[in-house]
Amino acid sequence: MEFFNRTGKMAIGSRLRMLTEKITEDAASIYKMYDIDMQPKWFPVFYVLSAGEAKTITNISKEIGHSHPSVSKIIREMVKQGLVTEQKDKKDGRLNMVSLSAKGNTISEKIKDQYIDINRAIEQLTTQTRNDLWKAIEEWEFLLDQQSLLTRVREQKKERESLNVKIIAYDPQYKQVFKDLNEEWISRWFKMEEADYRALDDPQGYILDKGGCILVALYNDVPVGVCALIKMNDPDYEYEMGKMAVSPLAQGKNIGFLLGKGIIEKARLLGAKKIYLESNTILKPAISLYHKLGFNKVASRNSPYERSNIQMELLIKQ
Amino acid sequence: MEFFNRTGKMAIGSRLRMLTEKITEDAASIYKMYDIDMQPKWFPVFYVLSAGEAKTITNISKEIGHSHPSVSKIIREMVKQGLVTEQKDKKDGRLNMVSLSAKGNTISEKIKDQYIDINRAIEQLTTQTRNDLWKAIEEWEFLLDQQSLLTRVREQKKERESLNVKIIAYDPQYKQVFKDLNEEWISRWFKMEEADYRALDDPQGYILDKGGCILVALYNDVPVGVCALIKMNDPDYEYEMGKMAVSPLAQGKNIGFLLGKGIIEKARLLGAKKIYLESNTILKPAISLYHKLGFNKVASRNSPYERSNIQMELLIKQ
DNA sequence: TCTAATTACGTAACTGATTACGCAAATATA
DNA sequence: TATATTTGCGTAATCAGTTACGTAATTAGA
Repeated sequence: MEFFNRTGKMAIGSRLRMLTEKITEDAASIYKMYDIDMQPKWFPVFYVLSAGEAKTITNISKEIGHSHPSVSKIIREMVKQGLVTEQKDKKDGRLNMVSLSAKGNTISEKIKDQYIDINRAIEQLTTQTRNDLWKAIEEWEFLLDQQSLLTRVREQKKERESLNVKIIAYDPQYKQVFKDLNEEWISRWFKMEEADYRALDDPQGYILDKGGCILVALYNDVPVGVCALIKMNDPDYEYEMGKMAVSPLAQGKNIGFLLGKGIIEKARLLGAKKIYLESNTILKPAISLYHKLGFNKVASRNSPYERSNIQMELLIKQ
Repeated sequence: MEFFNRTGKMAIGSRLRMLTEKITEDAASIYKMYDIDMQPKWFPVFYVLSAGEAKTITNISKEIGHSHPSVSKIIREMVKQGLVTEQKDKKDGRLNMVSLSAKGNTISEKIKDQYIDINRAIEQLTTQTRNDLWKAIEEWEFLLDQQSLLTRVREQKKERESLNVKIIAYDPQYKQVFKDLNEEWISRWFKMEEADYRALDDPQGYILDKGGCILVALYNDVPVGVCALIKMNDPDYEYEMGKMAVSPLAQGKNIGFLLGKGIIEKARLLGAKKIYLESNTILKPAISLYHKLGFNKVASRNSPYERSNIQMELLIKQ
């Protein structure tokens, strides 16, 4: 299909579907060639039953990876053809024990030649290819099991979008943004406190002049996130990270992470040995971001904020 | 899926279907993540339309390899979403010209980032595999296009079955078989002639004693085919191949070919330079078998048989 | 120039899978 | 021991494709 050369790999789903269709179509003719009265879709069920033991519907469906209604339907069709027999279990009235009938067993013997020939045909096909389709599928199954295509794409998205993010130093023009972004999330989850107003209404006096700093994240040159490094008045800690806020419209672009990294770097340049922060456990994405940045929970401390119920710190390697 | 390790490669259809399903399932979530109101199944249609030109239903269906009703349905859904517009062609009233709407074009721009991220995610996946799935599919498409899975399996079948075929020299116990097998096909297609009875009623006197020979094909030790090398009384030809017959029950097992090869080898050992044969053009499989054995048509000659309307010869390399 | 064949495409029915749901039997729990 | 939960599995609806078929418009041919 020339079409797929143009689309690129995002059409891999469509392309797979077409190949699948072509193969199953031939499968039907192959059964006919061997004079075996069976539909290709019965194969997985037939195969597990040809081991000999009777099995329940649920059992079969788990083994072959189909839904149970699908197996149920297939069994009904196979019963009609006389290939299998059903029998209610005596001990457990829910169980429908299915096994191959005499006719089914005959076919199971007869079909072995067909298995051999198909396997050989595919083996021969495989020797003519540079990439082994069977193994490739296996590898994809394994990798997608570890991490789905969805999360893989999400990571690419994040990475790409973080290229459009610029982290810059605070400038008075961002005073309003600094307040708005913070007020937005604080009042959404909690309520604004006295200490919030002090910092947000006078960042220059309350943060910068005391030797702290503020970073602003621009996405396509629009300010969408802020974060501050605040000088503390505490024998244990010199600096606190706080007032981190990212616009809900710009979520999922790694902006929080980039701001955090920026603040940590600032603290390192200022010679800080560790950074402190306070948060609340209901802010799960925030907590997990702090973890990702390297922060760890510390024993509870006094806080000027009512909403603070968790404290964390990060040790800085100079 | 552990199941597929047991079945072997004949379940490649099922396995492909499952992988396809897993991927397209994720595809739907991916569109949602990019906030694009589109179904994965629309993608191929959307893609060809995003080139800009208006296209007909048939045109699109050919390009993407779907049936036209499928495209027709998809277009209707996309019209409902406002992604495409339809317009009857002025010159040819049958044509339904479809093109992206303004909204469709906006999405086409917006979706480009998604394309990039998906491609990167798949590229990254590919670097983690030893067998490139995309290329493997491409190779299978190519090989199946040259020769379908069905014919590949048929060849394996033939090859396997020909191992169960033994070609042996004539023995008086096969006199009846020799006559019956020949009478069967002759009277099915034509009618028995005087010359037939002479040869079939007295193979010893008419064929063997004159210096010819007869071969019998056994399939699982049951005689299912015969063929004779008959000494001719002709200045041009020394030997004729004739009286080849294979039971309809044993067709497709390469038996005719094996008998032919055997007769040719006999002729070679007898020092023959060429072999002659007569047949009728309505027996197409027979004619093509003769071709496969190396026989070529020669100018028409007189024949004792009414049914003969084609003559062939094979030059033997000693 | 009239009729036959071809082409475009829509509708209907089918296919092989799924999810949603409900019922009955068995098992766990208070 | 009575009630709640879990399990097995059947039915119904849905989904993304197909094939079959019909109809209208165009093109080819006698």
